[in-house]
Amino acid sequence: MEQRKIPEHEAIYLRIREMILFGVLVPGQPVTIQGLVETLDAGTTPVREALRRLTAEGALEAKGNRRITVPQLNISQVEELYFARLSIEPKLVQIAVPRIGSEEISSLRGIDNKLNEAISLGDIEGYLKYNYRFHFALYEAAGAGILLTLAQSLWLRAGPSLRVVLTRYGASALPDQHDVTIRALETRDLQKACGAIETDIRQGMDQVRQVLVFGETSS
Amino acid sequence: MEQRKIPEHEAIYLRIREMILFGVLVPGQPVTIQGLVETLDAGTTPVREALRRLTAEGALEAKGNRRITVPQLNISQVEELYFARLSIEPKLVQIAVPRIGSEEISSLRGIDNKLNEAISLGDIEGYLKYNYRFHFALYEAAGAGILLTLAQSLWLRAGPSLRVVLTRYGASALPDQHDVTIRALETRDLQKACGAIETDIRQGMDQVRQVLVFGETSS
DNA sequence: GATTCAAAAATATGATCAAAATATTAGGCC
DNA sequence: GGCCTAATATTTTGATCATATTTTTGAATC
Repeated sequence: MEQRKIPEHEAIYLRIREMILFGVLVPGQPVTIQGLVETLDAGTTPVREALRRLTAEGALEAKGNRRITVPQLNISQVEELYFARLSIEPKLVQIAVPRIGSEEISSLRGIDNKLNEAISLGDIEGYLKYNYRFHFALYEAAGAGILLTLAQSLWLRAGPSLRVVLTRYGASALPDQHDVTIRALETRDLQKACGAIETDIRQGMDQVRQVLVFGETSS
Repeated sequence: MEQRKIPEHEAIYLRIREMILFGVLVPGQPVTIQGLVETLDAGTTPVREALRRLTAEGALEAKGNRRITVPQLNISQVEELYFARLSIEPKLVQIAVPRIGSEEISSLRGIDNKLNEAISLGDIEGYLKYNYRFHFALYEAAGAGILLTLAQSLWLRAGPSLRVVLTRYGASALPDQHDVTIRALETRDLQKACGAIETDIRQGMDQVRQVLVFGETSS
């Protein structure tokens, strides 16, 4: 009694997407259609469609010679992401603050608890997962589809690099502002909530920038 | 001696993209794979891949029942686009101003001339085309790939609605700030250039908003 | 070091199967 | 008897696969 609701290409898309967001695929790593066909035990057509979609979202990069890789950000790209995230994400919070319900706030608290647990266990994938869930549970409360899509694209671009930060310096290198954010939501404090998310973004992106400036790999 | 460089799915993608940007496809219109296969005389696989890509970019909308349409914006989506465009595009100009070369500026002037010609002829498709070219010739001078991609996505979303404005009120309803922009570029006046583009965006999006508020179509 | 050739990977086609939308028909009700 | 509703049939469209073709890479040779 299999639940055949969502099409194959959609399911494949979601699987690869998580591999990127939560750090299974690392920056610079080549991604081949054939490889994924074998790894995921899927047909070529669904895999191809999933890759086109992810490439369009900026999660993957199409080199000219029809080869696909996980993007490796350079300094100026990090600056672009920095700016774009600070433009979009606090706006989502601003819209969300008056609309979010109390059940959603307690759901956020639950996610944050799991996140803290992952930190204390040094569970990097768990950290990435719950950090993502926290932010997007909040952003979804805004009910702003276009801005949400933009934010998701930005996270797909930043995800693999964040993973690099965590494997290098551990989750403790990334203090978050989730506690402050939740308290601000409870009191409907717009300024405080937006400010907290802004700080959260800055802290994360600063770390990514650091890794890039110091940890220069190849020429 | 055919120049077979770019793959079919890429060519198809570009063709459909232009159909959306320059108003061949109207908001609400259903887009079928089979239909495009016949219209464009192509195989199903390239068309499918192109549609996945365009859907990911927000140029098309995937309904739940695996049907695809050209998105019809509602008021809150127009507000989101308004905000996002004002966040991203002036920033691109800001980065472009010190980097743009004089040949590129004169190229902009050439595009603007063709645009004015299209306006005087009442050529709507020409208007959309050269207006797009003007903005993105400028934005590309910034050399900021990520922000550029975001801006392109926003234009793909706004394109079909702009077309509706033009067919309803004519190109004269959309005064542009291109002249002011070019002069600001020549004098490297950052404030003025960003302000001009900001005004340009406001004028266009205000019109789109008007059409939506007054020209309510169905229930 | 450049060139040629073979293997591997990506691309594209068309066919097949499944799902959805539309058209059609039959039955029940006023 | 006409008309609305609901079940069914048809047709259109989407999803996936197997296969053929093209392109690129990388190795071997000159």
